[in-house]
Amino acid sequence: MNRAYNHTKNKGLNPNISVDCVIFGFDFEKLNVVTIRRGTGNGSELMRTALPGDLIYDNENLDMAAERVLEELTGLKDVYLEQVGAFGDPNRVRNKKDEKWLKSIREQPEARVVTIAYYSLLPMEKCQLLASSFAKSVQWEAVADIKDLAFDHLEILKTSLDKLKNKLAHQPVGVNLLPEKFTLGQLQKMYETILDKKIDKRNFRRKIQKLDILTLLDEKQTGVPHKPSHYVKFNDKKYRELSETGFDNFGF
Amino acid sequence: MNRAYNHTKNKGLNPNISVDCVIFGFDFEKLNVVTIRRGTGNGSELMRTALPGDLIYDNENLDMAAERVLEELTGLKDVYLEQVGAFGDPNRVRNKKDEKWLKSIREQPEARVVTIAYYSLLPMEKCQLLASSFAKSVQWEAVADIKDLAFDHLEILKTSLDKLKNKLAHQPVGVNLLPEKFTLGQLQKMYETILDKKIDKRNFRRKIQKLDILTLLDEKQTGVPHKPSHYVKFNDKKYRELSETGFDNFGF
DNA sequence: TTTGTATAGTGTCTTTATTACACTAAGTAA
DNA sequence: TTACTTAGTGTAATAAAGACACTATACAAA
Repeated sequence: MNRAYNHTKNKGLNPNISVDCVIFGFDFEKLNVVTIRRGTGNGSELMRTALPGDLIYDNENLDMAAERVLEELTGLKDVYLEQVGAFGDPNRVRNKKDEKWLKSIREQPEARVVTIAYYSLLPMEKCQLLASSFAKSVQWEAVADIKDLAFDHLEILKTSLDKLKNKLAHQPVGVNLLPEKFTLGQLQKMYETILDKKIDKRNFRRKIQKLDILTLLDEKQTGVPHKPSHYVKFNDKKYRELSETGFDNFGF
Repeated sequence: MNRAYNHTKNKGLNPNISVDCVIFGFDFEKLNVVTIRRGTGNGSELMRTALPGDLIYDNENLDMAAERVLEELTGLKDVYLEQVGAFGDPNRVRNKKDEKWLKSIREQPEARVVTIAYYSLLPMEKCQLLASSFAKSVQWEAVADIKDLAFDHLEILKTSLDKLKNKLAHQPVGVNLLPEKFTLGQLQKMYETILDKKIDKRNFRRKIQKLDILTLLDEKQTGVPHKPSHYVKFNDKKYRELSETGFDNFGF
């Protein structure tokens, strides 16, 4: 049975497709995520906190759309980026405020939206958040403090965090959250924060050092009120070698 | 900066959204996948092999769309289903044959398509493949034999297989590919086939039995030209208990 | 200048998991 | 009766994970 797109089952409007970005950053204390505030007016009753995102352009693929949003917001290119998946419940616009806001910016507010979610990991200190075409205000917010977001963005955040935890437990992707030079203590804190569990210091060091992806630098911390730690840096080359074999025997 | 959807960057056509399903089945010998043949005429030069899929309806969420395709094709509901991700390269229609075929069925053949891929695991023997609105012919094909598929479906298949391997290595989802009663030998063969490696029989049994998700049945195989094996069945309740703790110490 | 405090840095022992390995049992087919 | 095929079972060696405590060194405060 040959058939054309069955418009009796649809409103005659094709859906919109957007990307939303969960941008993670680590400040050596807690995990943060970039949120934006947007709304129809300046009254705070119409403002909503959301994840940054945008509709995709015709001529770009999905990854490119995410990279574009990311660069416009942070000024950074070539950051660690991972697709989380597609979210497209037709009832995702449940909140009245979301509805109102949507009407103000979309030509076809009644068309459904499917969004492709990405998460990215970047070093916060490299990153200057910029207000952009899709966001009046942009800020870092502690993931632990976020209780509500527009649309289904809270679900997207939770799913992204789960994926990140799972990835981090099997591959050392967390180095993307740290500056070029960092200490083993900072690295461990990052693992503990994201995986939400204490790790024994000596066992942690043994495991990381066996991976052999860190280079010890001569330089030490300064200005800390305790014994200064040596800095280490991440060794890209070794990491890529390991990537090929899939980190078979690594995990926290 | 408030803004409406910027149509200067687009053709004025919203994209189409489809789901594509990678339906895996295991015949105790090899891993198979459901493919469909479709095309503009009966001439084989215009026929293309593809993954089954369909455009989504306005009133269904993405999972529902995948379930609908799956049921229409196999007659089965409530099968194991996992989202793989979104694929949406604007150049995914590279092949001339794909282009021609698209023109014949879409009202807006020039609109881009983003597809959400799913994979599902089901027991082949429960499944009667049915020709459907989206497929003139439907058949099982050995995954290992598939060298070419329409659009970006080969990439989707590869990604799905990778995800399946990864999942299977950490959670015993493979039981969804087997009949209700099966032998440990069949279970092992399934692991070996999908993970593409030999596993030691005794070590395999030890590991599986420690999971404690299988119930030994009194019934034995009949008609086999060797010592008959006891059948076992999968224990759903124990599996769900384990799922909560995340199969921390399980892996092949 | 002494004391307090905070993190750095290091080794061993125990427990648990992984790997490697070989024979007998019980069916069918020839 | 024999050949063939898969079922079913245990142990020893090696590797990984987990638990655990002290000294070193910087700064801050008294």
